[in-house]
Formats: sequence, C-alpha cells, structure tokens
Amino acid sequence: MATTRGGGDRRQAILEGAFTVFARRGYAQACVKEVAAEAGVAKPTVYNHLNDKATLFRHAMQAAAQNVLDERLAALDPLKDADGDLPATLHDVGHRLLRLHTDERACALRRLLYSEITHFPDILEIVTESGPHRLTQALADRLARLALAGRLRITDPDLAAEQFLSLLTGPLEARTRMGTRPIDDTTLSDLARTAVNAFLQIFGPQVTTEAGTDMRKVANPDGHPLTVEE
Amino acid sequence: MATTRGGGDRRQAILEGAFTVFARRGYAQACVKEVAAEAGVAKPTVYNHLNDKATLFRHAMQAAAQNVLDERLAALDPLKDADGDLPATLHDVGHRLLRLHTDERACALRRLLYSEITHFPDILEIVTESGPHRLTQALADRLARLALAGRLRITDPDLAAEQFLSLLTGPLEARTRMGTRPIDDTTLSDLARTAVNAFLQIFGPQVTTEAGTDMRKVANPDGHPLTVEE
DNA sequence: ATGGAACTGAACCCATGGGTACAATCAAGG
DNA sequence: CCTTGATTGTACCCATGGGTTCAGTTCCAT
Repeated sequence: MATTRGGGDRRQAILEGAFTVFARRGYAQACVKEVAAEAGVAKPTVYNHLNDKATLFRHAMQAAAQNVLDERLAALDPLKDADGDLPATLHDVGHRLLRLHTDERACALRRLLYSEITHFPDILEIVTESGPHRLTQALADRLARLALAGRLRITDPDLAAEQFLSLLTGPLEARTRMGTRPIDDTTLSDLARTAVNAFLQIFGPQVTTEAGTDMRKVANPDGHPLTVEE
Repeated sequence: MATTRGGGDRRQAILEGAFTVFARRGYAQACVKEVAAEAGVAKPTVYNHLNDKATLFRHAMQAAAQNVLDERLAALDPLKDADGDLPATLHDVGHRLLRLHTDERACALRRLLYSEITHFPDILEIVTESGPHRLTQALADRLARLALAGRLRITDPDLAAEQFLSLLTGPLEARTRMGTRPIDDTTLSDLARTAVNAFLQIFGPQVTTEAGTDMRKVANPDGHPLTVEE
C-alpha cells in the first residue's frame, strides 16, 4: 500500500493539494513546499510520489480535469428524458452547466490551462480531449435524439451543441470578469434563459413568429411559469 | 526627449519587447534580461523607464490591449453602411473579427490575462474595460442603428451584440486549441458564415420558414453568391 | 568644445525555490 | 521483537533571476 502514516491515500491528497496551490499561485509562483503543507505532507514525500514539479502539475491537472468533466456530463442527465417540457429541460441543463462553469475549481482549471498551455502542450491534449470536446459530443448525442423525435429542427447536432454552449457560456466571461467575480444564481438562471430562447429561435420547432410576438420578452415560451427550478 | 542613442523611442521598444517576451514565457518565467535583449537595450535601461517588473508588465499589457482594441473597432467599420447587403456585411465583419481573434498577439494577450488575473487584478480593469466591453458596446450601437432602420428584429442591442460575438468566437476555442494551433482562412470564413446564419435566425427580419427550407444549408440566405470576400 | 543626460556592459548582492541527503520516526508483517 | 519501508524535519547545494552599482561611453544642446 501507499499508505502507512496518515491513513488516507497520500498520492490523492498530494494531487488535490497541488491543484489547490497551483490554482492559487499559478505554476511558476507555486512552490512545492506549499503544496506539501497544503496536502499535510512533508516535502520529500511529494518528490517520493511525483518525480518533478512538472509531472506533479501534469497529474494534478489531469485529475482536476477528470472531476470537472464528470460533473459536466452529469449535468446533461435531464436531457435523457425526451418527452418532458423541452424549453424547461434545456433551461435546467443550461443552468446547471453555468453553475459548473462558474465553479471555482473549473475557473482555476481554465486559467491554468490558458496560462501554461505554451509550456505544457501535452496538457492541452489531456484536458481538452477529456474536457469540452467530450461534453460537446455528449450534448450533440442528446440533441440528435431530440431532433429525431421531431422536437428540434437540427441537421447538424455537433453544430447545434457547439452553438448552444457558445450562447450559454459566451456572455458569462464578461459578466464574471473572467471567473474572478462571483455571480449570483438568479443571474445564471437569466443567462440560461436567454441562451435557451436564442437556441430555440435557431433550432426550435417551427416558430411562426407573428408580428409583435417577441419571444425573448416572454419568460417561458410555452406558458410554463418556470419559477420552480433547482 | 526620451531618445538619445538609438533613434526610435526607447520606451516603446521596451514595451513591445516586453510583451513579446511575456507572451513567449509567461510573466513569472520571463526575465528582464531577455526583455532587454528583445528590445535591443541594456537591462538598466529597462529599469530606467519602468520601475518594476510588475509595472513593466502592466504597461506592456495596456499597450497591447490598446492595439488589439483599435484593430477590432476598425473591423466594425463595414457596419457603418446601413444600406448594403446585410448578411454579406455581417459575414465580412465576422470574418474580420475572427481573423483578429486568432491573431497571435491577441491570443497571447488573452492567455496572459487569464494567467495573471489573480496576481494583477487591476490589469483586468484596464484590458477588459478597454477591450471586449468597448467592442460589444460599439457593435451594439451599430446593431441598434440597423434595428431602427428595420433591417434587424432587435429589442436589446447589447444582448444581440453579445450573442453575435458568442456565436462567432465560441466555436473557435475548440478548433484552434485555445489559440495554439493556426487555422486557415477559409475555415474562419465558414465559421463566420454559420455564426451569421444563426444570428439572423434569431434577429433577422421575418424569416417565414417554409417546410423544408433550411437556412443553414444555404450559403447565403438572400441569394447573393458571397464568394467574393476580402 | 563641454557639460549633462541617457545608455551600456558587467559585475555584484541577495532572496527564492527546485531538488537532495540524512538521521530519526512510525507503522506493518513475520 | 525486529526488520522493512515509507515518512518526516531539517539542513543543505545550487541555479535562476530581480534589482542595483559603477565606471565608461555616446549623443545632444548650448
């Protein structure tokens, strides 16, 4: 076993502590001593499990990316039900995704990815391959099912998924000051609603826009109050 | 004058060299010696113009952000003409914006912003205030004029601008591997086209989608060939 | 020509931090 | 009990790099 002294798995604690410190300081500014302290471990122990500061970073990033991806994939679950209230379901999924997107760890992961992408090109492979790409694929699959059921007017599911995510997360960057400012949940809900409205304008079933009927003004296109969420 | 030896403005050369080096190495990894070499200047000269490495970074970022913003605002110029072929104009503007968005310096600026945002919170103010925010505002202004002229069905210009930019740049991140992989110009043109199509589905003049008419399959919604661009 | 301001090159000081060595310590298994 | 192996503090080596000093140099202004 890799555990002798302190009970829990050493390696796991080190990786989590490492990500925390890297997120707080950035790669170059983070020192291994602080990582060790964060993980409740002595410095040589860190080097005992991970050879380098670089490999420490790589493994910490990979673990964090895996967590983030799992959470996001789970957020798509409501779309498995193809018979429910579609706008409400989309709004729910969008809202969940926005919450995860503004999560502290997810923001830190994005920041670290952006900052160290030049020094660690291989990390991009790890994270992006098991990150936004897989999410887009999963979402595209769900949307394809809905299109096949006649509930959406989609010819290219990948495009639809990409544009849904763009409409969802695009307006966020400005509002959240690139992940540094917290944003309250009702704002997230509003952002999800406008994104879903736009998405349904593009891919929704026949809209038949009568003169004066501006969909974007209606809280919920098909009359549901949509007040109960969460 | 601040120029004695080498003719050109010292400070300017230093700031440009600094941004180049920071973009190449990141803030922490960049050393002032290399900045001096890049600017063709001795190390004490750098400290003669900028007190700190930190202030050097700040000023370099500000200058770079200003350049990027100016280029982007200029890309909106075609929208000043409110009478032209609207989809073609939007495509043109979108294409220009995508080119600027994938520009090496712009990508480096975004990376540096993301990476050092925790250590330099004030840089965010400088860059974002004179960056995407101003761009969104300018675009919203143009779109409002077009809406007033009856060419777009927009009630909230800010929202429309935000969503246009989201549809435009959102799909880019995945395709360009976060700004590390170059992308060819025809792909950019295609991305601009799909974004414009989606945008017009949301905000375009009355669509009257007949059964079987999928706008996203048509290269140009109103019949123009749209082959001549640039 | 000459004083002065900016520039240069090189050496220097010193703090930070990656990585290692080592003796002491603790837990598990025989 | 005793061996084995991981862990722990601590001290250490050494490379990197921010920032400064200084003597000499170049250029401009008067």
